[in-house]
Amino acid sequence: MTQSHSIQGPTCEHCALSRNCTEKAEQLANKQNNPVLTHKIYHKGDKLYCAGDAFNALYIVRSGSAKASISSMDAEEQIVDFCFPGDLVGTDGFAQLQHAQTVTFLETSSVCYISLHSVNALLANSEQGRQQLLGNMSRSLLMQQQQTMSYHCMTSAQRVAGFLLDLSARLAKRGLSSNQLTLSMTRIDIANYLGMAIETISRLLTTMQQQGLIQVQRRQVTLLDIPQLQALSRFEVEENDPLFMQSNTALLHANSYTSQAMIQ
Amino acid sequence: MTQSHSIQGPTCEHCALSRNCTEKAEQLANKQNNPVLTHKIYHKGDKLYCAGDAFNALYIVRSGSAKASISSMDAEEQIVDFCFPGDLVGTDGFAQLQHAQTVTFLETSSVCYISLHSVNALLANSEQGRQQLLGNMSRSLLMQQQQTMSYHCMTSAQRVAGFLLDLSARLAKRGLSSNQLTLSMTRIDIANYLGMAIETISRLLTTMQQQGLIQVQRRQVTLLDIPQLQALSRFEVEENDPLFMQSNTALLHANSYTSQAMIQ
DNA sequence: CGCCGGGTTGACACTCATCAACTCTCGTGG
DNA sequence: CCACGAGAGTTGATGAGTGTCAACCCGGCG
Repeated sequence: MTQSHSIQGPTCEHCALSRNCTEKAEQLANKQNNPVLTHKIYHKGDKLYCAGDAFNALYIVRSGSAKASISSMDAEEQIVDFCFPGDLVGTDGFAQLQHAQTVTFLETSSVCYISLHSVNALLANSEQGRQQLLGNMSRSLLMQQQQTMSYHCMTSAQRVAGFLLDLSARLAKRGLSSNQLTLSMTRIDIANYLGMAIETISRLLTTMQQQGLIQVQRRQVTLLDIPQLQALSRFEVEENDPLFMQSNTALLHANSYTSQAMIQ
Repeated sequence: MTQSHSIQGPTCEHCALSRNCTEKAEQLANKQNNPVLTHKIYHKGDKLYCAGDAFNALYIVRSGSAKASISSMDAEEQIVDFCFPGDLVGTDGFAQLQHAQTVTFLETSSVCYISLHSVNALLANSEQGRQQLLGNMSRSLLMQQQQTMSYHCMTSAQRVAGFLLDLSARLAKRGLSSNQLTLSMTRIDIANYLGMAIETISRLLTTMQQQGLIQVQRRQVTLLDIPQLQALSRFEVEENDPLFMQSNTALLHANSYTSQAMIQ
């Protein structure tokens, strides 16, 4: 949710993808006379790459969605990011020249990929290219750090509200409705990503629905009162709120992290 | 603790700093005939840069230590990293071309800096340079993500043990004793970084001392039983351990995240 | 039709944050 | 030189938040 960022620019008609991406990749393809830009379709459950796989390209999601996860040897996975159209993925490979994350598609999706060769050329030749890639990676780190902060300072309710707003904003940036969400991930994925139990997610969604903040129907979520959700996520709530039963002092120290800040 | 990583290479005699750094920076200085590499001394409490400051250089810590923190507008700071000799800092600036973090020194320290101009030249001209910078940033993100995982899957005791082992390993990499730590940060900083209350830190250190795992005397910490600490951090503990009073099922699901994995 | 995975709801317990009171160390100024 | 004060750190009591367990519902697919 927080690390992958669409490269700036309006979407193109072909793939609801950043124009920059397409242009630049095709530019490179021409220059070097080889097919650096390819599209490929994946289905739900398919993996773009796994931890340990050779690192030989970066990818941009064209449509659909995916989750990026890491795992400690024996143990469970930890979802560290959700990826949507326009998001750049694969930069985890620079660390060890092999991928550290596993990227799994949540639904039928397509991605284009940019070979490492092209990436290198881009970095060597284009000031703008350098800025874009470094900016993207830097932003990913900052987002992840804000995520860290949110774990420390926000309650479960705040994190769920922030999550929904974050999704909303990311979809809105891609021209989709900002208050009608279709979650492509399960509750389990959300719980894993937010670091809480699925039961907690479930309860909070129910409570928010009772509050009239959202409407939930399976994977369909409608944001009914975005301002109130923002207030909730940044903690401007009046007392006696069912979502914050008797929470008191803990909240006074909470950060006013807003999902807005996470997005761009 | 997790994001900044020393550039590979043995330390040089001048500054206990990665040789790569010195060589490369001086190389650049010569090539471009201008002083890209400068050293500067800072004192406890001084700031290397603040959030919002113009981004015009990367820095490498030569000696001393610092903390990197972010803050949401009105609210508290969140420490996202501790920096030690050899660590590269400042890459948070690529995102917005201004710094997002604030870097504050914990003691008298010296840093050398590499102007953005030099960084650009490095990226344009050196395959190895590109690899180093991108690898460093990628590694930072992965470390931060593992940090995230640890919040979700580990108990406070595990995180504190992991923190100590992490410190130990980082210092060992710099040629210092691996079981004699002098914490340059306050308990408050540690608590902030690990996302727990200072009282909890205090209690856990005391308990570990009673267990014979460590010896604590103000900022001086001696690791007495590193294997046991590792077992603790990755969760191989027998039941009835005071550190895990009656914890039971929670632990079965815990990740075997090891501090080792965090370090390099 | 029946199963199975996803999702919901309720009861309970445990970890850890909070509050409060106290000690220790160090630096400053009388 | 000692007194004072402030900040850092420790220890204990208490409760809130949320994870865990268990039971259940629901919808889709073979």
